Amino acid sequence: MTIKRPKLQDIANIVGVTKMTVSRYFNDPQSVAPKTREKISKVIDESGFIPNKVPAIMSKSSSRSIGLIIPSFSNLVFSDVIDAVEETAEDNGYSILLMHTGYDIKMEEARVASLVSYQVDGIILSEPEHTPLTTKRLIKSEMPVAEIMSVPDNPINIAIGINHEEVTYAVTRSLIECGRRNIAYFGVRLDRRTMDRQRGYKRALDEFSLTSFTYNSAVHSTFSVGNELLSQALEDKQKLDAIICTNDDVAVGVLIACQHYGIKVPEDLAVIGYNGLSFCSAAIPKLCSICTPRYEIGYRAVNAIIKELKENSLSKKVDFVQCSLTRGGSLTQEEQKAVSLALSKI
Amino acid sequence: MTIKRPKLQDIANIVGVTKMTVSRYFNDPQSVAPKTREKISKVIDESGFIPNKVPAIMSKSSSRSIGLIIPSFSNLVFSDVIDAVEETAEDNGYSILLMHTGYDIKMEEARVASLVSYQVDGIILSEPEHTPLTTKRLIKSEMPVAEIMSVPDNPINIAIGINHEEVTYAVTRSLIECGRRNIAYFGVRLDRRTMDRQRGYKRALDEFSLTSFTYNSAVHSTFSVGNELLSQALEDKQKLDAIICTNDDVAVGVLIACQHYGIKVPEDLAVIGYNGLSFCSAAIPKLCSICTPRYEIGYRAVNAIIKELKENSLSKKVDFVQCSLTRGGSLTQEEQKAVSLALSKI
DNA sequence: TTGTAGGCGTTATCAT
DNA sequence: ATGATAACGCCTACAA
Repeated sequence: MTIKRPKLQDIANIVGVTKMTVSRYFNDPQSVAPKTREKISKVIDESGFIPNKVPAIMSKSSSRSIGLIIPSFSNLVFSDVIDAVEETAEDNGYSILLMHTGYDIKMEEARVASLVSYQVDGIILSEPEHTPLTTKRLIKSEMPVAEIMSVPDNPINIAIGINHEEVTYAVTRSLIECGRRNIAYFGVRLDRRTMDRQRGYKRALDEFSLTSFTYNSAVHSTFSVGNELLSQALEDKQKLDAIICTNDDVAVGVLIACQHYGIKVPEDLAVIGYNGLSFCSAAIPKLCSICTPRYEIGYRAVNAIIKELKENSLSKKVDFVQCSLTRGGSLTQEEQKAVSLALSKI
Repeated sequence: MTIKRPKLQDIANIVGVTKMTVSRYFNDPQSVAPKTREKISKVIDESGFIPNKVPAIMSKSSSRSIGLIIPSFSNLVFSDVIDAVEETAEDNGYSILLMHTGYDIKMEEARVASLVSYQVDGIILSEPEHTPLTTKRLIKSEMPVAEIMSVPDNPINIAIGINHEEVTYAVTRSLIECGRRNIAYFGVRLDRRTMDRQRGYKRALDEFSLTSFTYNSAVHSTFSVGNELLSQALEDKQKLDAIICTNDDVAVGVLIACQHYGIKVPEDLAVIGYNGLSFCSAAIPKLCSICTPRYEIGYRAVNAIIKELKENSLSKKVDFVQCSLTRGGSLTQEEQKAVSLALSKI
């Protein structure tokens, strides 16, 4: 089916002007005579006409839009990123083309190609690893590219993210200094992020010659994984006194399981999550979480891209952002203070 | 910044053919001579070239893409819808343009205009209410439009959704027949969906001359609302024996609060959610929920649109889909059987 | 204030 | 198997 859609010329014919006048009506109403304006306005209203933006994209080879690629829509971490990117872009007259990859770099490759073929002016990627072809295409395209959330080893252009290893190191160290000795790390899916965090955790334990207890679930992160990993740890008869979770889903699962088993949080067991999502407050006690500044990341990524577009130049820029602690009841007051302080120093 | 991107002509110049041959290479590689094909392939590989799709959209006034508008990325109900729509569309050679409205019909109006201006071939809306201008534009555009999730009173074209009132009526009735007498409804934000459900709940109670206990939170649905509403109900000294929640977030909040207060679920209190999201399994006991077939809805919407595109004709079609019960431990076995049976009869 | 001419980069169509 | 030409619908630039 080829939809027969009206064009500027059709409106112009009805009104009795040329399409140029109708074009002006849309782009700068002040530039057409009041009487003409009214006539055009009436016809537009009656016909529900919407001008075709495609020819303009073609002649300017710019769509005034920015592509945003996220791994998954079922991970709430990214909904804040989407909102930040979209708001910031719209404030600057840009729109967003949104795509997801299902955590698959081959899919990411296809999405990037698609965005480029639609003539986006810039691209934001939220996973740090890409296929070689993706990287090559992005470099050759000479368009602003921002990699966000994690900072890759060798950024393409702009990079704005969290130093997961340092953050987890600092948090682990704080808990040790507050007296916790048997600290476990609960991870899911062995991606880079989880492994960076785990490395920071391990490093802190090693410095104090403490044993590490790492539990990983092969399963994608879901709310029930925390539950499962805690059961596993209990079966192992580990007398853990703190659990650092790779994300809030797992941590809330742990808290629910603690309530079930009658484990006292935070007295007997400290629990901390990662990201600071809104459902932290669902658990009793409320989950303490390492809050990642997702809004700030999105905001800065878009502004960096727009700056490059304005200045017509690309330059490598790497920025780390600071995390904070979402306060709750799953750490002691003292621990919350210590963790907050440590995070503020990174 | 105007990005200077290579075009077919540039590739053609290097290879020593015309742009038409390069165009053929992309659209039907078999139609160029093997030797030429190789030469072009080599240049493409080295340059990371991606062809511009915009001119093709322009000349065909079709982008082979479908617009999908959802209210929010932070509502996990829609991530399944997105996946279903995207998969089905891609299987048919269509891509998806995804936008969100923040539950605001004025924003929806702008999104629809944007999608139409990008020459999408069809649009999927996931909220049943629109501004008059949105409706007019969609009708005048003569493109396939699918309204999903809820079925509007007066559908524009295709409608595929859930009969929320009937579903909630059936569930409430089942609980009454299983012996529950003091059944509350926990709602959030007074949108149509919540009110439809509430109406079904009320109708069932009225038939048995039972008192209704409706608690509404003005706040957006979050995980902590269930907690708050349950505390409120307890303060009111209502001796409730069942709670029907407007969604799973609230229901999981209720379960967590029950665990905290030592309320026995399901013996003393039955709890049921709505949507059957994956985090139902986070709670202890696992939440029973009215599972909406989101994948099926997305799948059917896309297929209906593509059918209309192929046949080049629009026709009103309204379909209701069936819900099922996500089994868990927040209803008794008997109640789960009864609810399942009732849902299968709608 | 309004009109005219030409071009954006691809593909359909016809020609070689 | 490949080339030449025209057309898609808008906007820039210039003209009246």
